[in-house]
Amino acid sequence: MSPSAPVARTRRTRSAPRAAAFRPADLELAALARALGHPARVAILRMLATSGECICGGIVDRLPLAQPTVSQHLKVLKEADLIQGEVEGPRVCYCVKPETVNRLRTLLNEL
Amino acid sequence: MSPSAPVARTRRTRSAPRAAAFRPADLELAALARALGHPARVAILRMLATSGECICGGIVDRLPLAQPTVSQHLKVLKEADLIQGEVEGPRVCYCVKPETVNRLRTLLNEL
DNA sequence: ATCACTCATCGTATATTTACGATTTACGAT
DNA sequence: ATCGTAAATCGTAAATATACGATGAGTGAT
Repeated sequence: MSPSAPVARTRRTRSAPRAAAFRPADLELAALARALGHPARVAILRMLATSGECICGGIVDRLPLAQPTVSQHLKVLKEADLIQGEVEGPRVCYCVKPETVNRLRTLLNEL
Repeated sequence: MSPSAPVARTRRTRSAPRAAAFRPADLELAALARALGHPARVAILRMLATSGECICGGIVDRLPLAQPTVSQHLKVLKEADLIQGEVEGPRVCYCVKPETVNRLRTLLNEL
């Protein structure tokens, strides 16, 4: 055998694994679960749920993470629709979106 | 300003972010959520929960993924204690661990 | 012992996630 | 306009996750 055969291994790209065939409910649950899949994001959600409606950048002070990192986690939660934020003067106020959290609970119960 | 200042950026290693201070419940919920954070793993859990107690490698046939990939996902679920597998002759039988799923539900409800 | 089969593991390529300094953007106050 | 504060974004380093071919380990049958 030629030892230098290029072989041309065709490797599937990650975003198109084989057929992309997953149930919508599975995709939805996985996306929500993944958004919860980091202790900082769970901590943020708990903070927001506990301390009433919405807290602002005080979140940063209560997490062992730098401000950009927290901002990034907030973005993940926002993109999963688990929280929402509104500008309030110079600050931004975040609050949980209970309907999405409940949606997650429902999907988990239906599992 | 000197344009070639080396600056010597000290970057924190990923496994010791700043203080590693997260609530145990947050860590536990995040770990379980992360294990559910992939549609294939949700699909596997649903399969096991739906089709009675335990199915074996038929899982591979019902997923759009190669066998080693499925095996890897099974390992993730096993390590999260969400499923368990026992050897049955030449095959391996997996089943859901309902107590862990319920634990996840509880943690989510307490959020 | 050999074969066929099932499943786990290894090696590795690629993609994504996580973290943070530096910078930018936006706002209110002066 | 400038300043100070709050938060997002940029750029990037490092870690982790995902996928799969190749290989190994285990079993039952021949």
